[in-house]
Amino acid sequence: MTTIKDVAKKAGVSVATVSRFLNDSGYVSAEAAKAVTAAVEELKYELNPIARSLNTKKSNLIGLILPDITNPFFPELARAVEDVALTYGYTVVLCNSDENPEKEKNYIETLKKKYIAGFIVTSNQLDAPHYANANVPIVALDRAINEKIPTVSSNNKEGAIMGTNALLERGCQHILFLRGPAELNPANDRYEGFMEAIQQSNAKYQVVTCPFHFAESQKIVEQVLKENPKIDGIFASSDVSAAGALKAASLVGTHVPNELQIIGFDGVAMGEMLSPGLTTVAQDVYKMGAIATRVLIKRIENKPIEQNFYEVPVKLIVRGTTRSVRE
Amino acid sequence: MTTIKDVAKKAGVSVATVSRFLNDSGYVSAEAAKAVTAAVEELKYELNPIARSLNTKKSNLIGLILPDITNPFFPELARAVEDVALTYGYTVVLCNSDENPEKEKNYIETLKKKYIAGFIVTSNQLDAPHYANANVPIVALDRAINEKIPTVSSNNKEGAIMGTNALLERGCQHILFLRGPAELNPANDRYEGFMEAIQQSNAKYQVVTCPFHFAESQKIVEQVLKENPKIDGIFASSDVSAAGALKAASLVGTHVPNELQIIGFDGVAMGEMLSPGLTTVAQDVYKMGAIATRVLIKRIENKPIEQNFYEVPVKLIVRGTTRSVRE
DNA sequence: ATATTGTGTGTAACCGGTTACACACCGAGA
DNA sequence: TCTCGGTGTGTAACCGGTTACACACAATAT
Repeated sequence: MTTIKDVAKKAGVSVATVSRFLNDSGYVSAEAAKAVTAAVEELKYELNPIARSLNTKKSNLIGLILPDITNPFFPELARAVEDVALTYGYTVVLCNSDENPEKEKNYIETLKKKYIAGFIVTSNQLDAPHYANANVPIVALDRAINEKIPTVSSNNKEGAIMGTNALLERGCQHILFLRGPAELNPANDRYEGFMEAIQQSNAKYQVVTCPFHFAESQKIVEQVLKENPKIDGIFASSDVSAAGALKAASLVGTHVPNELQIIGFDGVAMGEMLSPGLTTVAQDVYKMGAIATRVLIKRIENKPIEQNFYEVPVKLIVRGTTRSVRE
Repeated sequence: MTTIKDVAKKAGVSVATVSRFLNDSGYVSAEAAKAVTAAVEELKYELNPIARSLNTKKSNLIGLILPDITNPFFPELARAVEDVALTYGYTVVLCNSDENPEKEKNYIETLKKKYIAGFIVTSNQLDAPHYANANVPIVALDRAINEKIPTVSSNNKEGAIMGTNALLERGCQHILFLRGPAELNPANDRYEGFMEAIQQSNAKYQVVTCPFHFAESQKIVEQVLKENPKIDGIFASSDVSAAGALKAASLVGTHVPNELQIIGFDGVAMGEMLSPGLTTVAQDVYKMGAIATRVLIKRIENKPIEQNFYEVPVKLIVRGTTRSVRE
């Protein structure tokens, strides 16, 4: 392995000069620069990032903390984060927190010892002290907000209004809203959006809380559908729940979309594969991840960031679980 | 930040003794051990892994190289790897290679500079020089085998035989096999298994190559189904293709499972959400990831490994795309 | 009594960089 | 001519650990 000393020797200068040149810090004469460039080239010198980190107390590692990569929402996010990180020369460390504050804390401590550059966090615990006191750049994704921590999320409320109106426009008279867990900020925003839109109509509605879990959702919806056959529209707070609802409908024997229309929320790939294809309010997850990463890197590199709160627009994707709009 | 020097001072010994005690290397007297333990405790000393790495040229980073975390097969794998890594004190770096040898090479070089401990790789390029010459522990997952590199994969051939027989036992007379890309080892093994099983029957069959991609598969199957309405069974080399086939059947108006039975391969969560639920030959992806990680860590820590090739059994999960077995 | 081996410990070099500081040089302004 | 600020450079300390080596001592073997 060739070191900075070898380069210095070959270039006929001191290691300080080499380091200054490499880091573009301090003065370096044109000749010295040339000599060093040549030496680096010839020796195929590559800087040792560990040695550098030991000094600077900085690395180019980014920690991605999310509840569970297995949740279909996160792979695309992770992909975006990794893609952007890579183009800026950063490396991504994957952390599955299971929403467990202890685990989160642990990841943070462990990685801080490695002089991690920053974190992208999807968590409900953002106000927890281990984040507030982390003393390392953080960007929050999708979830709760702390004024000091830049956040990027979807326009959840807007999306919920959009989805609700889509059902309304398609003639639904009695809508079942599958509300997500109350601890989740996005779920609350979606709920708000639904309420706002539904109350401006004169349709009937009904709200049921429902975890973002397929089998659970299916069971719950099956039950509700049996008890209340008048329901002709379901707006689910997540695609997974919507998939459960769709399955429940097929088990109960209700035809989708003729007797019952369903709209999900998220826009995960699975929606396309269902029969009929799932109409959904799609988040631009990739974009969210990409923005979050860019913002984080700006913070890491002490560049100014334009805003502290980024809201990524959502989009209605119409597929087979809804009918065409009545004129 | 408290350093080993602080601890040495407080314990009244030299840094060498502290280091020896911490690493359980060399001799340390009982008294010295006690004094150091107390000092560590009191000062809340935590070893700096970067400083250590600089010396030992080892870190506790594990690189997970996979084509694309977005592919539904990989999140569970990643989860398993991370879970096991965590319990052994390792940290996982996520690398999306897009099957691009240049990218793979790049990841390897970048991470080797960080003294990465080892890699878990899912790739078709395992014989490529950047792996052979990587000079760092590697475990291959799911894909190609190089005698020197420990590999864990599913029992693909066995699984294919199982799936084929499942269709046969359920009365299929004309089976369409959706063969995966020829570059993929597992796809070839599955093909072999199918051929072996089908040729021992007197059922008719037909093989079509089909990428592991939903929309493509759907289009291909739709075409084939129209040309050949006698097909009464489809065995897909992946769940995604199977989902495409299921959708194609519904578009063509063929009833599943009455007129056409479908079996997939993989066992991804999405299969359950389809209507009808997808019968599939399920891989134990989590187990594969877990085994691979344990094997890698053994290699990293120079412990003996029992075998060089681990085959994880697959399992038939029967859901709604197949009928019950005729007596 | 002497050689040998096993324990136990500290000093200092080293891993491969960064950077504070001292110093030298040069041209411009007083 | 003297002073001063901007350039350019090298020496050496430092980041926080690991470890080769030298040395000391006690217990056993010869």
